Amino acid sequence: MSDLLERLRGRGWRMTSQRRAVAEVLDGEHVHLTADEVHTRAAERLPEISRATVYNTLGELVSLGEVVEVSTDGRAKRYDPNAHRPHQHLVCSNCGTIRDVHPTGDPLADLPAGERFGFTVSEVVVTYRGLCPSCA
Amino acid sequence: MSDLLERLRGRGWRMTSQRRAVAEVLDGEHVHLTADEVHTRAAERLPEISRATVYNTLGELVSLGEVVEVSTDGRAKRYDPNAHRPHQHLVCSNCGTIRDVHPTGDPLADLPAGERFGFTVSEVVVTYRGLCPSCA
DNA sequence: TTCTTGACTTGGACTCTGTCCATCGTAGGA
DNA sequence: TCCTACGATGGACAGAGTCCAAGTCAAGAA
Repeated sequence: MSDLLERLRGRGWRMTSQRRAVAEVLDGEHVHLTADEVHTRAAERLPEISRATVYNTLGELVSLGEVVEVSTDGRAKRYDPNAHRPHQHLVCSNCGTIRDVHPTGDPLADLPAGERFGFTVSEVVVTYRGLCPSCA
Repeated sequence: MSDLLERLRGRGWRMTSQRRAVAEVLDGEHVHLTADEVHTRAAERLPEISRATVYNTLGELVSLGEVVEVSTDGRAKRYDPNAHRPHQHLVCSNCGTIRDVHPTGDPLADLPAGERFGFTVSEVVVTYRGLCPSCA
């Protein structure tokens, strides 16, 4: 994933210190951070980075398909840098911890044509909810 | 579903005109309204109903299991009065329209034990995304 | 190297969704 | 009919995110 910066540059991304800081935060340990957490961590490297820039940059990374937006509850969206391997999420209903999981089977095949109402279905998001070991 | 009011009364719910207005909005056509839309419709019947009351009442209906909260994106939560028949949702990525769907299969069975990380999984939320006929 | 320019960043105001709280009103039992 | 505890009110507040005008700077051109 350390070639994220290279891929972005290759796509004509203008490389600024702010974008680099955000990309490096996401490039680190694979956790699911909120925009605010990304901002806090980016600010450790680049103290004056603004919230607006973090939101802009995250939005661009999402459009480019480098990061996936995850909104598990009504709270803040989280940003998942593991965008290149399809997966679903397992969320603790109590503390909000998120784990990436890889279910077997194809949930899309489980939706009969008669239940599609003429929609062109392109994506299935599966969220498993429960209690993590610490909260159980 | 018109026995919603009866069920609520049976549970010791104090019946006020405001609660009745909210319940009747949800009791109507089966759509997935936001809290704000519920407020607007309830206000057509009871002009001075406050937002806080709508939020309180929706929260109680959710706790009582009469209504399900649906948060498909990071925007406003929607309230689904079809709480007594398990189902999933099909969402238009463009206009946000929601349809209830009933996939076959058991998605919970598709999550191998080795992928559960010690969680006690209790619920699976499946959201199909795509374009509705009007937006396609 | 310096210049130029349009893309990027900034921060503060603003919007939207939702919560909280002190006060007032009223449903429903005595 | 009266009481009172439960519910309603609305305004302040909070969290998440967007918008915008003005300032800054990356990177290609000369």
